[in-house]
Amino acid sequence: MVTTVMVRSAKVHPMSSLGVRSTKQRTAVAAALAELDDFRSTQEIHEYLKDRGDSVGLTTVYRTLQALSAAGDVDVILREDGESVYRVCSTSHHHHLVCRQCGHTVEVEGPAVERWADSVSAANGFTSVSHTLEIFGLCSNCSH
Amino acid sequence: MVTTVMVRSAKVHPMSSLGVRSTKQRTAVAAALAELDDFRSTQEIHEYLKDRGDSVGLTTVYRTLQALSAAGDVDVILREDGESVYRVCSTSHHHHLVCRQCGHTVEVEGPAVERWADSVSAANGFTSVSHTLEIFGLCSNCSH
DNA sequence: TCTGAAATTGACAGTCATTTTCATTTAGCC
DNA sequence: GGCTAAATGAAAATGACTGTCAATTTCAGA
Repeated sequence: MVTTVMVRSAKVHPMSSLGVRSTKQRTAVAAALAELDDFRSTQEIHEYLKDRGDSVGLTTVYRTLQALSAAGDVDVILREDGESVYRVCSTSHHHHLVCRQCGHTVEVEGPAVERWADSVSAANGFTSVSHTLEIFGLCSNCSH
Repeated sequence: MVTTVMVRSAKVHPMSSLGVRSTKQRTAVAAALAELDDFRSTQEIHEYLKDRGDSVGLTTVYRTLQALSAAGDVDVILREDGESVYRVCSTSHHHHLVCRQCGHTVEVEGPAVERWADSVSAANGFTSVSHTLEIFGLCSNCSH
């Protein structure tokens, strides 16, 4: 699943031919994400591509991953050490159960949590809210 | 992302004479935290102390804040930009509603969320879990 | 009160993820 | 083929945080 060749904003202004171009670098990053099934850092993806032969500049990997996450095509989370890690995910809103050891990830949903977050925010007069909810632990394999 | 740390104040090891000493720098940092009621970065606290006259080395502020959070005396969260911010909090487990603009913070509790996180983890065979749940938004003042 | 070992401090250099700069290459439209 | 905005990437810059280590301070015991 997941193809993602980075088609962002739908209709653009008629006059300005602002367009997101399709390049081999972007294709390579998207492919890497599709192959790597767990959360990976920019550096790891860059390394992966290099080892694979499809070398892409580190700067470009950074930019591409940010664009992909901004477009909602991949999920980003801040690891406990503060580093950003990316992963292709289902489109619906969800959270993650991430193994601290091997990075294995399980997508989880919690409609009740979303509702709770919304109501708590509203009750306190907060607007433009977003929330982060990730669970870190050791998966069954890494537990022992 | 780092949630509320759960380590309690350490009982000093009986045999070793390891002791945490009381210094004016630590007192100053603790005082600053008590005065600044919202989440602040290490740099901000360092700056605050300097302006106040109780200048403390930046390195020391870093170390002290980390020690305090490791001891469970203050809460740490990773801001959306990845920077760690600290704040004195109630001792019970809770989460935060943080204003992206001014940093104003409201502590919130969600027993149901805790239970949900635990059951989801268990259902997937995860152990040693910890979770992060923070809500960022604009408080009523900053909304307009 | 004095003393010395261990704890602490802080200036400074180092690390490392991420960003900026900018000159050089492309993709995609004519 | 030619053109131009978009994209790339090497190198330098940024910024948070950590490591080093000589100098300073705390505090338990004499």
